[in-house]
Amino acid sequence: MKLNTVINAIGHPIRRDIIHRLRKRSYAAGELAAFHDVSKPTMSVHFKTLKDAGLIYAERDGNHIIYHLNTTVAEEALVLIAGLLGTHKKGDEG
Amino acid sequence: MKLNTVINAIGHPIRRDIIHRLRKRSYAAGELAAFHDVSKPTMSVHFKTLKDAGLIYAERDGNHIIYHLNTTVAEEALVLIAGLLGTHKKGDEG
DNA sequence: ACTCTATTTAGATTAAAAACTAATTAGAGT
DNA sequence: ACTCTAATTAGTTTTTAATCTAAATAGAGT
Repeated sequence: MKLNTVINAIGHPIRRDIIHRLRKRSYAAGELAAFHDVSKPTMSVHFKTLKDAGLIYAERDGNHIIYHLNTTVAEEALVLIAGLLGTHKKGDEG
Repeated sequence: MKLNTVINAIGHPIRRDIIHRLRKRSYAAGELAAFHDVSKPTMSVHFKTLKDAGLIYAERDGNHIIYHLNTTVAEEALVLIAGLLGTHKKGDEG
């Protein structure tokens, strides 16, 4: 997990929306694309950015590519970001 | 607090290092610049990025500009990021 | 094998970020 | 008022990101 890549991946509102939706359930690429007012190739690039960051993964189902959230990577990244932005009330380590 | 701006601000390793150091104590601009192998004007732009995101604020002390971490903004941003990346074990709201 | 649908890749354009050097500002102290 | 120091702004270059249209790929179904 490369923190820099993950942070850059969540640095775009469309990609955050994708993550937000995938928290609830998985979606096909086309379904996710339909929520946004950009072209499908543009959405495909957003998927790739999230995939490269490890935040989502793809699975083929017939004609469709189903995207799933990788909760493990999401939580690992959150821990690191919390260490940066959070106020450690207790021992204040590291 | 504009989440997008904050996330983009923490999307650069030098800026994360600045935040990391300011968690411990405040530093003058020149002190922070000395930790990194880029020019002072470049560091100044990083300060501005963090300032515009609300994550740090400046205070003049004679010849020096002292930078402080804005813990309020940092924590507000963290809450939003946790809502995005974190696994809600309980009620799964939002 | 042809065709339809879903998605990605390629190639191009535009916009934004990161870096540098040189010039400017702001205050301190003489 | 001059000068020194600290820091920022201006102007430029290079790199990276976001977007589009057009073309290519992959599998499904006839």
